[in-house]
Amino acid sequence: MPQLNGGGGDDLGANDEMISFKDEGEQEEKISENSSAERDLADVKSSLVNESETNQNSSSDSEAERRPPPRSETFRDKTRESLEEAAKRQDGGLFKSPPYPGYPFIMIPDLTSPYLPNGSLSPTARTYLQMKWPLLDVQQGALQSRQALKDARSPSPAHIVGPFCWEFPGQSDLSLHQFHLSNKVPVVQHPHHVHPLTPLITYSNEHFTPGNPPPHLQTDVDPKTGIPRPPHPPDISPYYPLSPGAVGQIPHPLGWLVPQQGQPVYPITTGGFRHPYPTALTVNASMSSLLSSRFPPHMVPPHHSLHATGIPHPAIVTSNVKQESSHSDISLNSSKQSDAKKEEEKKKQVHIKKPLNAFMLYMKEMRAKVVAECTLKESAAINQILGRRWHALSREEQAKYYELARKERQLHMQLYPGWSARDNYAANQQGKRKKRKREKQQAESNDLSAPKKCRARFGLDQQNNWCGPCRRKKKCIRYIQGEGSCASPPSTDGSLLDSPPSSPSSVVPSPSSKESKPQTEQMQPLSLTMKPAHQPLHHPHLLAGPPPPSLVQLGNSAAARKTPGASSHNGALEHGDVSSSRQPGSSVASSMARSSASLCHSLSLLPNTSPQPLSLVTKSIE
DNA sequence: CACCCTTTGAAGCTC
DNA sequence: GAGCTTCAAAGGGTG
Repeated sequence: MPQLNGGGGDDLGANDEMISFKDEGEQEEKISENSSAERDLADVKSSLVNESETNQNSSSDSEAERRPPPRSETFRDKTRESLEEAAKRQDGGLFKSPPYPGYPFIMIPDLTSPYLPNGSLSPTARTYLQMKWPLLDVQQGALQSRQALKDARSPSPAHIVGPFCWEFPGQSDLSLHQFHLSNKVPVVQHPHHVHPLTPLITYSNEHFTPGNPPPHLQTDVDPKTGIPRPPHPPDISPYYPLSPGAVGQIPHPLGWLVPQQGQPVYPITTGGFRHPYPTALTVNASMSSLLSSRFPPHMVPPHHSLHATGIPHPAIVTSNVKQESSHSDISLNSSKQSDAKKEEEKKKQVHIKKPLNAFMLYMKEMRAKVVAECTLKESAAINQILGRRWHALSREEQAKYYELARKERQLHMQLYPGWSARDNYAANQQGKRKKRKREKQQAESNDLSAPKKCRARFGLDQQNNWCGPCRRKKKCIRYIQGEGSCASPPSTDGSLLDSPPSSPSSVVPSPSSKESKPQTEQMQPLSLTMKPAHQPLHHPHLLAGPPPPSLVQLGNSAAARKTPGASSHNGALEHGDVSSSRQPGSSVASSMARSSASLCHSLSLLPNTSPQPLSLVTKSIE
């Protein structure tokens, strides 16, 4: 993708995302390494990250140089200019200019005052910032401690330049169109109504009436000092292209994923902001917006129990997650005593969620689209489709999500220096769930044939063949009892199944590719729904690009993944544990069966085939 | 109400 | 360091 070109770094240079945390010198080494013709898929995948990183770094540097000091110019003006500029580049330049040129909001004024010398936020600033968390450039003091260890050169979130219109270039016109249609802030609607940054721009007219800023927009003025406050942190990531009045509306840098889903990547909850009015004040995106836009900063209740960083984050979730913001007003009036108790409870319940990975971000964005296209609601099926689509994504497209994920992690890291994924390990009811899963997986692993469950073997269309537990989405008893019930697949398909990707290295479909895994998995879903003979017909584009899906059949990748040792390397999985990975009849039975989702996906992937409702597709095939 | 399913990726844990 | 495990999102289904 063009935006990736600006970095000047070798797009293939990275071996791993961690590279991003290394210094320049190392990166150069990586670049040299890139010259090596023997780069495996993992490298390819990681290269995506590196690409974006490199670009980011370079962009950050260059941008830092270019970046003008905070100006009094309004955000709206800036964004408008950016939009105009972007519109001018609509011919494609939009995606070619340096660091994510497509981002309308690249320069954001600084919001430095809120920080105290020690790096924490002043009470006032805290209040203000808390409602605008996404805008925070948390790179000071303690916040940097952890990050500094890993990433000496990594740009702060502030430097992050998020993708705005760079996704689905072919659809950029739509985005831009929406751009123009909007009289608000630069609004870039995702082509599918789920543009990544949509949330960032779906401001209401109320908030962005040109030339008629509502009173609450005066939040730009420090309530206490009376000194005009720059609308945005200077280094703020373009992910936070917020206008002064709507900053709070963006709950998260990746908030663009939110709107479509109706909730932020990190649901902003009472716990998230840990404000003293837990009962109802769930500060979700809308709430945040509401408070920030409706009330002057000083009127916004301060949040207590802030994270060590002094900065709240939507990732912090409590049991009250996803409460309606409508309660917030009420909660504001609640007594301090009750609040104190609740606060204590919350402290115990505080749960900082993991940052979303690239795929999760992708899912968030695309789920709605898939649901609409396939008329599916079951998440499991949708996720399968999304998984396939993920693999079908171009390298550049995936790179975008890796980049976002990386930034997400960085931001998360900065916000919660002491947080560890480990903290959430036992979060689920004292490990009950974990234990359960473990047992389950052990049981599966004990079964060498392990593959599948009736659900996977027979597909949704042949549920009559499922065992009872499978019908109840429980553990497959057939599987437990032995392989007899679910015999290994016929050789016919098995041949194909057993065959490794024709030429894994020949085609590098996506950056996410870990070794051969991506390709393998990418194909598996499709193979589920397609007979070999039909593949060409159904997936012409795939033939042109990624390896034919039909060549490899993992059948139930999930099962495969859950089988110890099978998760990491597809090749190993497929060859080493053929019996398990092979789907009996998989091919056919499950294929049809399975998934409507697959079909839907397949069709949706067809260049000239408009997505059809899953049901229709399924019927037609049957 | 808790859990399952399903996906990929990140990170932690174990050996 | 390899391999395994857990969790992140989502929402219908199940007991």
